[in-house]
Amino acid sequence: KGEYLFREGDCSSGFYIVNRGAIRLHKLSSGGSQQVLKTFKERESFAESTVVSLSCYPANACADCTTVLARVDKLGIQRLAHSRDAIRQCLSGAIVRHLTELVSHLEGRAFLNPESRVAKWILEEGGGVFVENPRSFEIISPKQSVADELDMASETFSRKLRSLREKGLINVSNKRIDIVNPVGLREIASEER
Amino acid sequence: KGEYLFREGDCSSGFYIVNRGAIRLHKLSSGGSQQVLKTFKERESFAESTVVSLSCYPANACADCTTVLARVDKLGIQRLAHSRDAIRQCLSGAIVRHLTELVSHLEGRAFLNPESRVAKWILEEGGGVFVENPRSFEIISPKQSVADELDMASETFSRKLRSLREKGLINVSNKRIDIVNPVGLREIASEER
DNA sequence: CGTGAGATTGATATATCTCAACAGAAGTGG
DNA sequence: CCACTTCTGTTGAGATATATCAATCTCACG
Repeated sequence: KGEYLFREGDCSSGFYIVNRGAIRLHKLSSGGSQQVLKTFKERESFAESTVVSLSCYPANACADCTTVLARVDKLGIQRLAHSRDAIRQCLSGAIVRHLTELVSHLEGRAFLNPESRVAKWILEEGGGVFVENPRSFEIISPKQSVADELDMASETFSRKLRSLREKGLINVSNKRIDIVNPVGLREIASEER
Repeated sequence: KGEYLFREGDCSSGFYIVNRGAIRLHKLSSGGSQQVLKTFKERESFAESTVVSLSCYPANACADCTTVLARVDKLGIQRLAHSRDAIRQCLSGAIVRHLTELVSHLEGRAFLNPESRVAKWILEEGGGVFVENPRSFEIISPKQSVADELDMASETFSRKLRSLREKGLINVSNKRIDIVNPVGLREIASEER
């Protein structure tokens, strides 16, 4: 927890797959504030682009909690990609997916107000926005990190969580969030700025 | 000008290269507000990802002014990419570049205040931030579009332009911007939020 | 049980968005 | 070539949401 897997500018030694835990990919300004690009959870992979065309990592990767990873060696996968068409396709696909997700992130920031972003995030963490009955879950990252991921101050995150609780949409007890009213939550999540 | 090249969800018929003019790539919310991903100018290409792995355009492309384009046919380039390694490399490279630029865009929004973003934009339009003596230039897009690209209200853009003029850093006459003091401009551009 | 980091709550400031009015440019048509 | 309309840009005034700062509070851990 808190350990850096790599930092912006480090020479790439491959890409990674999260086995357990969460890795927060982010940029840092000289003043010390951070911009979270995405937090990768179980079964997600990242940094494929450093295998295909960049040689340095273009951002920082930091563990939000105890995390287990697999590293896919750069030279090894490059050799494989050279002969196997399917491997190349997978890599390209992953990169395009990252591009798409980044656009979604930007969209969320632009179109949704903070409360909607929190609601959307809760639904996603609870098993996807489209699942009929999203289950409850534990926040594995510090709330600070979640707030950063959702582009708001941690105080704002706290307040929005309270607001949703007071509307009877969720229950909060420390790190555990129970989804009480998925429908209402979905409504809030689709409200525009 | 104002014409849509494609809209979000349209089936891809290839990618594009801007020959003259400017294409604004953007997302629209149901409420009608837009988030500009990037404005592509002369010699820039976009939508390569729809050739590699997506089949639909994931955003809207609209001409900001009279624009001349080349379309690279999807099937044709796919056939070429299949046999030529270099073509694949170029496509991957372009996509990764778009990814990197999108991250820069996000970074700018997060770390820089509106005035810094305007200053940075002026330097870039005037021939790149690192050029010794950036030249003056004409704004080819409506100022509204530029403001959207820089994530601010058009009124704010107008005011920041005035602020920079009053500080003696630039001259503004209608669509023409003269860079008077590049050094001072660079200073403003690197101020953090 | 004490300690300290993380989380909550409260109070406040302020920068930007919004709305509204105006001005100027550019295009249209007689 | 000049009135007329329309669109774009500029200016002003004001509201408001969220960041910020500061003060507890809580929980996990030693």
